[in-house]
Amino acid sequence: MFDLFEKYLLSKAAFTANELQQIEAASVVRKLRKRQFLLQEGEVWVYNAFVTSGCLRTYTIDAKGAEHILNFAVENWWTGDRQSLTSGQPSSYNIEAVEDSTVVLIRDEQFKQLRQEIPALNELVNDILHRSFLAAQNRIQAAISYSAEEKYRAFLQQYPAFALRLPQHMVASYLGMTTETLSRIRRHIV
Amino acid sequence: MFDLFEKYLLSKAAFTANELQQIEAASVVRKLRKRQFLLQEGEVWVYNAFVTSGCLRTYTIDAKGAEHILNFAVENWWTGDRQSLTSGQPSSYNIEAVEDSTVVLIRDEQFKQLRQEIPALNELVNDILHRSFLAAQNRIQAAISYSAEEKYRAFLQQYPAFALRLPQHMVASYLGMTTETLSRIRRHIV
DNA sequence: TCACTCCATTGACATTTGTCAAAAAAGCGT
DNA sequence: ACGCTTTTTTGACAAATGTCAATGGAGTGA
Repeated sequence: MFDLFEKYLLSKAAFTANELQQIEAASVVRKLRKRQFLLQEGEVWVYNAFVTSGCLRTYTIDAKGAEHILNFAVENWWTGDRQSLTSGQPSSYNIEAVEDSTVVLIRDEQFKQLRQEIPALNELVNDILHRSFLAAQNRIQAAISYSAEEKYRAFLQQYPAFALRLPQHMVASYLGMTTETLSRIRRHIV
Repeated sequence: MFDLFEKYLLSKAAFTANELQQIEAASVVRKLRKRQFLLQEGEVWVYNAFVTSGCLRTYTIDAKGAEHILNFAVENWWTGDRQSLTSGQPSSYNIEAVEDSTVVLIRDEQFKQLRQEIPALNELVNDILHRSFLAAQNRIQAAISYSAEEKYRAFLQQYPAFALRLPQHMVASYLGMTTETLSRIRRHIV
């Protein structure tokens, strides 16, 4: 499974064989079965995680026990809890496999080291961060200005593949509405 | 006004006198009166902007003509439209002074150059980006899981000074609710 | 294939939030 | 200080969304 990560890296920058080997040496491949946790609330997250196959979701559980999905990560996406990673504090998120999945894990101490030694990796990570910020910004805009129906339409447009792949109640949770509301919206949309 | 920017920079990293001079050479100070625009929808944003005094807001206008505030930037914060900056596409945001304000502007071509020549500046920017991402993430969580009242409470807790400084209808807009709703919430909160 | 869990849909109803209109209060420029 | 604009509050009502409960269907593991 490391080869998929390698392929991804090479698609982003011209890493040398030596650099790739360094990265591989720091990597651990972890397989997760559907519903298995990569991180549970209360644990400290100390990795950088790249998804090579499958799909994971990051969610919180509120006071009433309801789940709220903060994001999904499918193959070729990164996941994790950067808040916990950088603060060293226990995470308030759960990261769970939505499908059987495979992730490449690199402990952050080693990852920092790699970023220093491999400028291209550092740039790649900063670029991801930049894109993540823009995506988050767009999602905030949708959240504060769109109706439930508009949110769903925008979601379909931006991530058409997700709608096919994910159970609808998860999409609803991601969009900040109930599964019943989403179901009703879909009725008169389609 | 450049001295305030310099002070900020020095509080973040040990820039040399020479580096600060390079940065100053690329900087333009711009004063804005209340309600004056720093950026209007349709323009391409090509700067990096640091607020040395005052307060600005970034907002969109929806199909019905309603404004939605994406964020505020007060003294010692950065602002701008990174989406437009990196894509070169016209911005869909408006950035406007909420109070009389002063900003330091650096054109992005020069800023990129500075980032390359001054590693500490590059790290600073990446760190800002990282923090911005975390803040955005938290705001998304609030948006998808909190009621209007909970959103306001969280806002008060996170940015107590903003509540005193900003008109309430702007806070409401930032939180994704109407000014009437916020007014009613405040009635039984206080 | 069977039993079982998970998922999507629907209806009735409750609650939250928005809309519109008006008035009072506060802030601002001259 | 005055007049004007902006902001906040309030009420009555409308619309959107959530809650609860029930049902049927789809998916899944043994």
